[in-house]
Amino acid sequence: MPVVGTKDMSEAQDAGGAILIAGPTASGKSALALALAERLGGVIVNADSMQVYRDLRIITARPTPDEEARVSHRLYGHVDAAVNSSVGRYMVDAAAVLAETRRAGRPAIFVGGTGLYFKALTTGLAAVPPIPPDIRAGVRERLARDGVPALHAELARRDPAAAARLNVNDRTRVSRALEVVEATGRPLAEWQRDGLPPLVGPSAPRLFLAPDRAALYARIDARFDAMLGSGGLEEARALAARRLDPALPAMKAHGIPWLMRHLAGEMTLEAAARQAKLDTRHYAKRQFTWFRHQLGEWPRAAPEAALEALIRAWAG
RNA sequence: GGAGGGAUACCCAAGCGGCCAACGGGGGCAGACUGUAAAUCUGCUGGCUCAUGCCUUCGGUGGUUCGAAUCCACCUCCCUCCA
Repeated sequence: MPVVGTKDMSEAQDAGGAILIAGPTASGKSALALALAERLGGVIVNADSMQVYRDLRIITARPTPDEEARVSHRLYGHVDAAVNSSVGRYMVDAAAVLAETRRAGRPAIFVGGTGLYFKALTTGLAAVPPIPPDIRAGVRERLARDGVPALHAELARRDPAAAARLNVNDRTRVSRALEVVEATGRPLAEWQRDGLPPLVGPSAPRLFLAPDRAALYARIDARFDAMLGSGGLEEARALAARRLDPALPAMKAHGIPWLMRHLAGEMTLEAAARQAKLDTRHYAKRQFTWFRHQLGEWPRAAPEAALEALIRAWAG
């Protein structure tokens, strides 16, 4: 795996630097990024874990072809849904894009809702080497067969610190911690301590779009209906036809599991839509929590004030 | 008009004399979070104090009982079946 990060931090902060726009789903981030990019001659870079998947254009509310034609967009729809992408892969891709935009002397405007990606961008990521496929498969198999508590017990022997930190029922993190010790012989915490440097420096302007929650929920509902009206169901049908492993990240995009159940005749479209909207609202709520506690002091801005705030921050 | 069934906290739903402020699920709120993160996981959810405690709750009103969401009577509303 290529080394992620820049050796020279100052490079991240000068002319070809970065601007970070975060916010909950449906908060209007993309439109804001578009306006900002046009004003500053910037390049828009995706920071959303689901918009990277090619198969999911409508259901993930990716920028439209028209929008992509107006301003250069990077890291959208460049990964096949059959691939299990990750923050690690994202960091590699983002590093490459940043190198380009710096050479070109244009600001890279990162937009998205994935808190973990912003955290990795600004604070760096552990340099854990790729896990050999057979080890990963083995751990997942044991998880399916024996259940999380059994894996947790095993983790307690191999990496007691991680086991103490993680909840017994947290299958994702317990599996991850276990595959890391198994593959590298080192506990996860050690890898995290000696992490890779951040890609984006502390002086990069940043902002968390914070719309009123009730208004946001209403937008989420309306947006999902609009997705259905513009081919969202067909997109789900096409994805279903690929018969991919349901555990793949792309298969968990909001709406996809429910729409697939509807397509399988298990529920009405109305019921599926209701559940999809609910999942999305739950997610938006988690996004507020994440940005409130994990990202430290990011300035918040109401959607109306965001563009001017960023332009000011960029200039000064 | 007759025969049954049902009314439980924001919603669904268990409970069927004390162990019930009342199982469970949903929703809501809060929180965790380093390679699946639109994922995964946790806590709280009648009020007041928030430790022991107290107060108000299980359609309504009475009653039986040391004690009732749980038993009885009447009333109100809903559902099914027969007319």
